[in-house]
Amino acid sequence: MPNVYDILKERGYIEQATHEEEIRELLEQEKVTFYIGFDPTANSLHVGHFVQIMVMMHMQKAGHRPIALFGGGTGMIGDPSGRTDLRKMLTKEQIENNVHSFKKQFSNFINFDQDKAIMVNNADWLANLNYIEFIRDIGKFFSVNRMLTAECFKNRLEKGLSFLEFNYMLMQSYDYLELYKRYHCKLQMGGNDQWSNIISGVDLVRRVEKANVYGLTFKLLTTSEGKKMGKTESGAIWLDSEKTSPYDFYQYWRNIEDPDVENCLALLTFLPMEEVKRLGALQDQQINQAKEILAYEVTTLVHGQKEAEKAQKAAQALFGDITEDSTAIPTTILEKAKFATGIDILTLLTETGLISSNGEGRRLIQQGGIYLNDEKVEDFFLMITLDSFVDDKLMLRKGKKVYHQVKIKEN
RNA sequence: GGAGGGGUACCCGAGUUGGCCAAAGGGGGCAGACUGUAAAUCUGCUGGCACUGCCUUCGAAGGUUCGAAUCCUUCCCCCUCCA
Repeated sequence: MPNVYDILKERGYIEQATHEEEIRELLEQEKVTFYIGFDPTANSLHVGHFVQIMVMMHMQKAGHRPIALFGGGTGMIGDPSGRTDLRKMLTKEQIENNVHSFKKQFSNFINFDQDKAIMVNNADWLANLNYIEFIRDIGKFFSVNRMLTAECFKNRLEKGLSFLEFNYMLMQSYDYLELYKRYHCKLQMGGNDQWSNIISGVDLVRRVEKANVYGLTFKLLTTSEGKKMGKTESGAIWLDSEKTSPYDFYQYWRNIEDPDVENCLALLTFLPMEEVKRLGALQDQQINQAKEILAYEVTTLVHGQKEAEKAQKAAQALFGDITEDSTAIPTTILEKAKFATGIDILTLLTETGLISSNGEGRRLIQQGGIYLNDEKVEDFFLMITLDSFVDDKLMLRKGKKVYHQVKIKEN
């Protein structure tokens, strides 16, 4: 069995490591308990988290024990890393809520049975810390001079950094110490933006416990142009099917740029590397095959095979010529009565959420961007009645690829 | 606490001798052309509405004025320097 470190390296996850050789040996020799932290800043995980979850899965497969740490405590502070401004403060209730959602989503990916993996919430030990004790016992190990030179604070020093956020690094370091004590956790992993926080945790454990522990960071999921992936104009790509439908999720990967295909296949699927390389090397139109596979594979991992197939069929139906039932396409169900007298196109578009104002709708129609059952809509005041429906269904399209289906409900 | 500089649309940012300001320019986004459901490029649009007009907006609330993003008052917030 190949060393999991080599696997991670080959697939391109690894960015920096505190001690490359030692970590490799450690993973070779023993069952390692490691942790990755997730701050509950929203009520669902998103694609950015998924890379880290993939690593956890790889690690668990190789027999190691993951700890998923949820930042119920650190979330109260807010990580300034990679931020240019203060995070929006969340209430305690919001955070608890988010932690709850995270836990649910996690169990879809990681096996927590029989202590094969652990979930913890750092609020358990951070929330009731005594300030004086904390700064005496832990704070004394941190040099402000050195912290100020840390990459994660640099741009904040120009823009402003509150003392609250400045403490984040201590909290995360303390987490590592706590997990080392509780579970003998010896490795912390995280996105590369966490490097400063991770090495300061490694330092803290070494100083307090005189123990060698390690840190490892992964590449952030970015496009070939260095932009963060998983974000669209309408927000992040979520793993929760309520927030990002499996169809939209599938389409996101189906539409990524050519140069990103190979990287995404390596990071977000379990396909063997030869296959990844083969698909990534495809040229011109051929590479569309690779994108389909990518979209299918990632959607399967996140939403299950059934949803992935539905999304794929829906996409093929819409973009190919096959007319097929496409239940995965985003759908709005409206009452039959509404169409009895007819409803104008702008109102209908608003109801489906395709447009956010009538002005936007007018603009789209003017520019020829709205289609009704594959026919271009030319008239702002087009009235839609039951005549427009085929089999109680009607297909709206915005631009080239945003489809939305309207179905009728008997009253 | 003192001194100074600011808060403009999704973001950055012009505009402060009061009207020509729904507010330059850029970015982002959306749409069109070209394509491969790609990229690059080019074009149009980008506050709301009953759209040749009206309404709301330039940190908040008041005031001056025929008329205010622009002037005055109070308040809130941010930054820099001093303590």
